Amino acid sequence: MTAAVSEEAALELLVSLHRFLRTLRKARPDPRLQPTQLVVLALLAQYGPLRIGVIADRIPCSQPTVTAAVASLESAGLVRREPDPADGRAIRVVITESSSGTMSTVAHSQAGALAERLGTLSPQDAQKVLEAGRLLRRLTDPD
Amino acid sequence: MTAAVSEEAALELLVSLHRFLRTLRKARPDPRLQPTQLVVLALLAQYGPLRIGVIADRIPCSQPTVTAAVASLESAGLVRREPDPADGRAIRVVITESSSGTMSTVAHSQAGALAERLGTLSPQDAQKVLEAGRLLRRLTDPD
DNA sequence: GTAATTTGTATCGGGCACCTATGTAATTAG
DNA sequence: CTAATTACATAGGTGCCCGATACAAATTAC
Repeated sequence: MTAAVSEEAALELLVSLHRFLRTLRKARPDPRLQPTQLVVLALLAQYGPLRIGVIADRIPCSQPTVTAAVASLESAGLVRREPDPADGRAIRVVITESSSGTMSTVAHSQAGALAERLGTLSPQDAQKVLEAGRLLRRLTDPD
Repeated sequence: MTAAVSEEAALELLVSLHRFLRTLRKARPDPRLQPTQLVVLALLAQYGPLRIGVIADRIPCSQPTVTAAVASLESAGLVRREPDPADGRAIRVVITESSSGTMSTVAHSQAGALAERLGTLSPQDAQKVLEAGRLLRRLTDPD
């Protein structure tokens, strides 16, 4: 729990992450799935039906942002909004059959751009990057 | 050079990166330094004076985005715009003494939030994440 | 049982950061 | 010298996200 990481090193990582995500965005200029929508789908695929507020806490983002993202996903047929039987105020967001399982085609298009780039690394290096992603998820979402 | 990375694994990484950057942004709600500005400073610190167009290619982003970012950085006193002696159309963006060397205090604030989080990992895991960042940079900017 | 508070979501308005398209000035090609 | 190109600035527009507020349902107080 000590300061094992210098600010200089952290700054380099931060810049690398920003630049890398921009590179991906440029590679797929028409994603038709904004970042929030992508993360919402991923959370639903992982945890099953979730309520709006829970999704917002986990992403993390504001509740209105989730409401808007779910509305878009719903009109795209990727999720369904069900009343929560236990609480009349709440909404259960459920991933639909067309997007569950293999996740949506759109999400895979973005992931494909990433997979292509990782494929240019050696298999060992690619695994290192994926492992680092899992470590970052632990920092974001300590289940 | 073959497809050593599955789309599922790439999708997990993509979602992790998005969520992690959001977590950082939430931890430092008033950065006073937008992502583009941060990357511009980092590039100048690494490569020395650069022209607007070169910065845009490297980030990557559009040229007007760099022009705006440099204008903000200039009014904050973090960079200087010098005419290019070799080309009257061009601008050389130079990092100022106050931000060069230790990079700007603002950038360090964001990096600090990241360093804190990485510090909760084991030193070995933190090193893995930093190494992965270097690998990603190779993919973004193959010097 | 009624009133007051709390909780979950929707809506409204706004802002920031980025883009494309275009304009202007300097350079290069012929 | 003229035309085409290049480097940057500016204008206009859009996407994506947030805070504040409104509303409905549930919970708590009495």
